[in-house]
Amino acid sequence: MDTIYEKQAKVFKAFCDEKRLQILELLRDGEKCACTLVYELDMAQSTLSYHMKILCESGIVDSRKDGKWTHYKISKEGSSFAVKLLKTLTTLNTAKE
Amino acid sequence: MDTIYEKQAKVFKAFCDEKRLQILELLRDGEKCACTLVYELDMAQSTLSYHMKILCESGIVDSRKDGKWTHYKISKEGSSFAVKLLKTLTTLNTAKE
DNA sequence: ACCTCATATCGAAAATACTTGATATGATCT
DNA sequence: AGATCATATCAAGTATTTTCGATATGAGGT
Repeated sequence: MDTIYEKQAKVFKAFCDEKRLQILELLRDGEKCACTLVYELDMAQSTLSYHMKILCESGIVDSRKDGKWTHYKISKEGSSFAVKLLKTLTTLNTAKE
Repeated sequence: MDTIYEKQAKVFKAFCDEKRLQILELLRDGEKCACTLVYELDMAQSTLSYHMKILCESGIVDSRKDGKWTHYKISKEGSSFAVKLLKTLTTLNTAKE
């Protein structure tokens, strides 16, 4: 069972690892296939798969299956949710809108 | 030596741990002394100190010494920098402003 | 100078996260 | 059906992070 804190932490785990930041940088060019990512990054295929799972669970990345391939892209909704959450977490309770 | 990715990750480490999210929640009520935080949270004094260091290094929290006491508060500049960075990391390169 | 209080740092143990080769799954092709 | 390719999952090792008691530092108070 996840606490509210664990759920919030999950969102930002996407940005807390060097490899995942590298992956996000590549995805800023647009949707990419896992095979492209594993080729462009210096990591084992199973390692990429591990990081992609974390990125998808954070909501920051969306995946799409197409036959043998899995395509990944940055999620607009997930990203704007993260921005909203980050603002909430750092806004004083007394502050009026 | 920190890579650019490590520097970016440092910012979001603030939000990746349950205890730090609890601390931030308390700080949303305004500036608080370390002794207040350690009293309100269920953790050893050395553990709080460890997390406060990470929060300060992320730029999200500012500290202020006052005699024996250390006061912590959420940093407006640090927070808005984090929001800006988060937006950058999730914005497609092709997207126009 | 000595004592106490608040906080930071150290060191070692415990808990988590990351990495990778091996294996499983599931799609496509012959 | 059998072979191959892309990806996911597993299991075990390695690395990093978190925790906490003990100790150090440094500000006040007596």
